Amino acid sequence: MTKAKLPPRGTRKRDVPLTETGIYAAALRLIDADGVDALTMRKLATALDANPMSLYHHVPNRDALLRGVARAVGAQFRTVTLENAAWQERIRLLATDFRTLAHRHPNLMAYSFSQPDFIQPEDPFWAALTATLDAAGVPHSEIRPIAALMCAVVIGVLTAELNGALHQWSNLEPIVPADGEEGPADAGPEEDRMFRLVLDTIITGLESRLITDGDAQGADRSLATEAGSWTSEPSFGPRQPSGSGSRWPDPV
Amino acid sequence: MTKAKLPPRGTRKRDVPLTETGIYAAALRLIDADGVDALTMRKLATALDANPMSLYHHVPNRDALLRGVARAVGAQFRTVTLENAAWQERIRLLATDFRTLAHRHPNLMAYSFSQPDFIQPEDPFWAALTATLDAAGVPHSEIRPIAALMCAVVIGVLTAELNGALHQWSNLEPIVPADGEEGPADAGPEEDRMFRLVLDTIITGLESRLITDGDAQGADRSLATEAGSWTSEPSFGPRQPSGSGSRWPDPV
DNA sequence: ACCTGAACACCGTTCAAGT
DNA sequence: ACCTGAACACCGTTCAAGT
Repeated sequence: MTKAKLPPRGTRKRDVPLTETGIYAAALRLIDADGVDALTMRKLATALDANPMSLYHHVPNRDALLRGVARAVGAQFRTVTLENAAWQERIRLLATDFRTLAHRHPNLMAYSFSQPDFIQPEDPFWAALTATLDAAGVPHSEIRPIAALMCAVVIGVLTAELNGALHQWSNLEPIVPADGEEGPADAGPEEDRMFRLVLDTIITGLESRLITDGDAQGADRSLATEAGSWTSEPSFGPRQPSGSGSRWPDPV
Repeated sequence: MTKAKLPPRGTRKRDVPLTETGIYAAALRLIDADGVDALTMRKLATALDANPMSLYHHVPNRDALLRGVARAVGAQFRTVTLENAAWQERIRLLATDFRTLAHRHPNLMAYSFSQPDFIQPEDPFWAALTATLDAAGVPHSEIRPIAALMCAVVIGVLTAELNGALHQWSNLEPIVPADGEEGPADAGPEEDRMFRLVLDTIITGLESRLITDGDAQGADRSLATEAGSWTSEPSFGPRQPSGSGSRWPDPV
C-alpha cells in the first residue's frame, strides 16, 4: 500500500481502486444509515467518490449489489458452531444468533428476509438446523419442512420486531391515561421476552408432537419443569441461553 | 376533452368521473396482475384513461394509494363471525381465513404484511383474536403480546409461502434422482399441510403452557387425542376446519 | 370543482468514447 | 483493463393555468 501518494486536497474518500467488496461495504454503510430504498447507485457512487457508471464495472446492477451485500453480511453469521447440548438449546442458540444479526443490520435484514433465496442449502446455518432437528428425533421426511417452517416463523417474528409491528400490536387498545405519566419505556426487554415466548411455545409444541408419536429417540427430558410461566418477570428468566456463544448487541 | 374525441382503439375504459374507490379498484387489478412495485401512478392513470395528474385530486400520493387499497381489501376479511367453538378451532378459523385472503391477492398481501400498521386495534379481526385468547384462559396481561406474536408467526409463514421460500426451503438438499421420475408436483397441498402443521404446533405449545400454569379455565379438552402425527398423509387429515366458514380459493 | 400540460428533480441503465 | 460523459426511458410530484 503506497501511502506516499497523498490525496489531492481535503477529504478524499477513496484513494484505492474500486473493489467489489469495497462497494459492498460502502453500500452496507448507506443501508445501515438510511435503509435499502434510499440506497441509490448514484448516491453510492458519490459516497465512494466515483462516477456512478464505474460501479457497473464491478457489479452487474442494483439487484445484484443488494444480493451481494446480503450475502456478505449473512456469511458473518452462517458460521454457527454446534455443540452437543440438548436440541432445544441448540435451536434457541440458532434463533438468538439470527436475531443478533437482525439487530446489527436491521435495515438490511428487513430486506433480506423478504428475499426467498436468503437461506441456501449450502449454508452452515441450514445444516445446523436440520442436524438439530434430526437429533431431536424428527422423522427424516419431515426435517426439511419443519426447518422451513421454523425459519419462516423466526423471520416473521423478527420482521415484526424490526418494523415495530410487534411493539405496536402489543400496545393496541390504548389504556386510558391515568394521572401518573407511564411512558412506554424502551422496547428492548419486552421484545426479548416475547421472542423467548415464541421460541418456547414452538419448542414445547414440537416436544408434544415428538412424544405423541411414540418414543422420540432424542427427547428424553421434558421442558415442563423449566417452562416459564405466563407471569414470569421480564427482567430475568431461567431461559437465558446459558452464555454458550450467543452474544447480544449493546442495548442502544 | 369532449366525448367525440375517442382514443384510437374503441374500448374506452372510463366514461364516469374518477372516484377514490374506482381508483383503488383499478390499482388492485394492476397489483394483482404485476405486483406492487410495477404499480405506477402513470400506468394507473392510463389504465383509467385519465391524466396522471388527475389522480392526485383524489389520492394524496402513491403511498396513500397503496394504503387505501390495502385497507379496502382488508375490510373484506375483517368481518369474521365468531362462534362458540373451542378456542383451538376459532384460532384455526381466523388463521385460515387470513390465508384465504393472502391467496386471493398475493401481490398486495405480500406488501401489506410488511406494513406495521396493517392490523389496527379497531379491526374485528383483532377483537376476535384477543377474545379467543381470553376464552382460552390466557391471562389478561398476556393476551396482547400473544396475539401480536401469533399475527407475526402467521404472517411470517404466509409471506414465506407467497414468495416461494417455503417451497424452496422444503426442497433443499436435492435428492439424488432415482429411476422413477418423481416430479415435485404442484405446491398446493404440501403447503396446506405445512400451514396446518405450524398452527397445530403453536396451538399445542399454547395448550402446554396453559396447563402448566395451573388449571386454565377454558382449556378442558386436550388436543392430544386428535393431534396429527408426523406421518399423516397430506391428502387428507382430521384437521380440516370443519367447513365452518373457511372457503378456499379455486386451485389455479 | 375538477382536470391538465409542462416542468422539476430524481431514478437505473446503455453505449460509445476516452485512457 | 478500467473509467467516463452524455443520453434514454422511466419515476413521483409541483404548479400555474385551463374549464
